[in-house]
Amino acid sequence: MKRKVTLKQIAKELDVSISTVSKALRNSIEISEDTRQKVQAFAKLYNYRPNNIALSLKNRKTKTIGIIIPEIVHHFFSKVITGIELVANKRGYNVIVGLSNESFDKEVINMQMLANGSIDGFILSISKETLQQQDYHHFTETINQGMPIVMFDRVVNEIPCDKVIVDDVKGAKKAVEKLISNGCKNIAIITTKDYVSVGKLRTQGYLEAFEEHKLHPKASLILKIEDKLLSDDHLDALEKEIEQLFKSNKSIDGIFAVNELYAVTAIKVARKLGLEIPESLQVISFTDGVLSKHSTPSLTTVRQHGQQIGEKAADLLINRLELDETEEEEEEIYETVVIETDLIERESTK
Amino acid sequence: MKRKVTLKQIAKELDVSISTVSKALRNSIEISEDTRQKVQAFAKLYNYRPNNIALSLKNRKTKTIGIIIPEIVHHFFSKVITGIELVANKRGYNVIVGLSNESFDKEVINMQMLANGSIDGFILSISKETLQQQDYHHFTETINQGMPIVMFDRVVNEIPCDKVIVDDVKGAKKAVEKLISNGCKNIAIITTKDYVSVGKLRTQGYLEAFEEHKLHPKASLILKIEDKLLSDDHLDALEKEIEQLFKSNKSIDGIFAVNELYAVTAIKVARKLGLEIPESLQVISFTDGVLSKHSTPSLTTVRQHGQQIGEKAADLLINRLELDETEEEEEEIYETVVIETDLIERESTK
DNA sequence: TTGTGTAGCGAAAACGTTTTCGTGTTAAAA
DNA sequence: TTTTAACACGAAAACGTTTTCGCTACACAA
Repeated sequence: MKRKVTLKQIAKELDVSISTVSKALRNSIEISEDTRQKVQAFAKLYNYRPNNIALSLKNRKTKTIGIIIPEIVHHFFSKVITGIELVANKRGYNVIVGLSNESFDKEVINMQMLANGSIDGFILSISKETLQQQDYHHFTETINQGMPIVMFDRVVNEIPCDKVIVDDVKGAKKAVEKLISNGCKNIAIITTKDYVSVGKLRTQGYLEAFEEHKLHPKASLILKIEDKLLSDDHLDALEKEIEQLFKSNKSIDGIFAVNELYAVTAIKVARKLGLEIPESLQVISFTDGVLSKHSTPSLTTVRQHGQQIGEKAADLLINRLELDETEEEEEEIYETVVIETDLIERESTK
Repeated sequence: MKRKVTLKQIAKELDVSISTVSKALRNSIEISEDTRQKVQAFAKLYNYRPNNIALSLKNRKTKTIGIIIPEIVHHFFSKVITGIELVANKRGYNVIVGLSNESFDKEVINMQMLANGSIDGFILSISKETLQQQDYHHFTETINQGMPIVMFDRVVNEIPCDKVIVDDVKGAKKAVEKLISNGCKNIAIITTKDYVSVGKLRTQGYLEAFEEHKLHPKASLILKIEDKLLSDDHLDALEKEIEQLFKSNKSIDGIFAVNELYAVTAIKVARKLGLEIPESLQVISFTDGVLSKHSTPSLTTVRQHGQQIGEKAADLLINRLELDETEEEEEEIYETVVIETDLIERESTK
C-alpha cells in the first residue's frame, strides 16, 4: 500500500526543489523544456494529484457546497439534490449533504460542523421544527460570518439570502380552478398545519381560487393534518381523519391534497366508501412524484420541477461565491427566484 | 461581514503566542489558570471554531466519507444514505455524495475528485455501465493508494474490500416459494438483463425455488428487460413487453418482479387484460418502497432494509479507518455482510 | 553561592500546496 | 573584458492547526 505521492517526494526523487516541480506541472515558462518533461513524466507514472485539502487551505475556499435538507427519502428533495449536484459538478464543485431529520438541533449541529471551513456556502430547506420555533439565529450567524446561503422551498423572509421557491399559491390555485372548471361543486383540501410554510401557502391558493370564483369556502372542507401523521407509522390515523372528512361532508366531489400521500390515501378511503375516481370524485395532488405517476388511477398533479429548483439554487450560490472573489463588499442585493409549476393531467380528474 | 477568527488573531489581540492560545483552548496544564480563562473567554466571545481544513491537513484525515451511488431519486439508495449518515454523524464523520448516474465515466471522475484528500474512504454501489464494461481499475487503484472502500448492493467479488449485500438469491427464492405455496402454477419473472448483478441473482433465486419444488422453469416465463426501459420515458415500451408476456402465456397466475416499477406496471397491464389481483394473478416485488406501500392494491414485497445496509456499511468503513490508525499493515481480511430480507405480505397476494 | 526543579510560555516544525522574490549561470551586447 | 539580460531554478512565506522542545525566571535545597 503506497501512500499518495506529494510534490516533496517527486522533488526529492528528481533532485530538484518543490517549487520547480510545482511550476513544471503547471507548465510554467520558468521551467526548461527538459525538466518539465521529466517532472511530468514522473508525475504521470506515480499518478500524482494535488491534494485538495492543501489547496483548500491555501486558497481559503473548498469548492464544496453544503446541502442541509430535512430528509432524503423524499422524491422532491432527491430531485433537488440531483439538480444541485448536476450544476455543481459542471462548475467544479462538490456537494456535501447533511440531514436535519426535521429537527432543529440536528440542523444547527450540522451547519456548525460544515461551517468551520469545510464548505464555501449552503443550500438548504428549513426543518419543520425550526419553522415552528421560529429560531433562525444559526442562519443569520452563518451569513454574518461571510458564508452565503441559498434557501429553497421552505424559506423565511426574515433571512437576507437568495431564495428559490415554488409558486405554491399559484400552483394550488391552478389546481383548484381545474377542479372547479371540471364541474366540482364541493372541493375539500387536505393540507398541513399552518406552520409548515408551503402548506399554508397552498391553502391560501385554495382560498384564492374560491374567492375568484365567488365561492365561499366551508371550514369543514379544510382538513389540516397534524404533521406527525405523515410518517408511515400513523397511516391509520391519517385514514381515520380523512374518512371523517368524507363522512361529515357527503357531497364532496373534489379533493386537493398538498402532497401525494394525502392524495393516494384520500383515494383509498374514498373507494372504500364507494366513490368512483374520477367519475364521482376528482383528485389533484401537489408534488409530482413516483406515486402520482405509477399508482392506479394515476394522479393529476402540480409538478414542482425539483431538479430545476436545485439547478437554479446551485447557480445562484456559485455565482455569489465567485462574485465575492472579485468585487468584495458590493451592495448586498438578494434574489428570490420563483419556479413556475405545471399541472399534469392524469387519470384522477376528468 | 467579519471573517472567521483564527488562533493567530486571538494571539495577537491578547498579546500571547499562538501556541499558548491553542493550549489554553485545549485546557493544557502548561497554561496558567489566569491566561486560560482569558483566552477561553475571548474565544467564546468571538465564537472561535477550529478550521476543519487546517485540521484535516495536519491530521491527514478528513473525517469525511465519500458516497458514490448510481442515482439518488430512488427509494432504496435514499434509505441507504439515511443509514450511512446516521452512523457517520454519530461517530463524528461527515458525508459527501457523488452521483454516477449509472455512467462509468462519471463514476471514475467523481472518485478521482474525492480521492485526492477530500475524504478518508468510500462507500459505493457500482453503476450499471461499469458492471457491463467490467472495468474496475478505479476501484483497485483507490484501494492501492490506501483508501478503503465498502461496497453495497451492487458489488463484484474481484475487488478486495468489505461488502454489504442483500441476500438476493434467498430473498427471491422466498418470494417465489410464497407464490408456489399460495397455489400459483405458472409463475413468471420480470427481471433485468444479467449484467446487473442483483437482477441476475434474483433470477437465480427464482430458478432455485423451481428446482427445489421439482418444477421446470419455462424460458418463455422469464422476461429480461433491457435496462433503458427503467426510465420513465420508456414506460410504453415496458408495458408492451409485459403485455406480450401475458399474451403469449395466458395461464400466468403469479408474477415475481425484481423491482417495484416492473410490479406495478405488470399489475396495470394485467388489469387491462381483465385479470383480478390477487384472485387470478398474484404479484410479489423486490424492494419495499413507497409504491409498494401506497399503491392499490398494495404490493407484497421483499424488504431490503436499506437503512440497515447503510448503517452497517458505515460501521465497517469507520472501523477500518480507525483500525488503520493503530495497527498499520495487519493482514488485510475483508468481510462480506449479508443483510437478510423480509417478506412483507400485502394485498397483491392471497 | 551553586545547583535543581518547575511553572509558564514561545519558537518552530509539520501537513501539501502556490507564488513571489531572489540568485546564480550563461550568452549576448557594449 | 565588462555589463546586461534572459534563463532556470530555489528559498521562503502563507493558509490554520497541533505538538514537541527549549528557554526563562523563580523558588527552594544543599
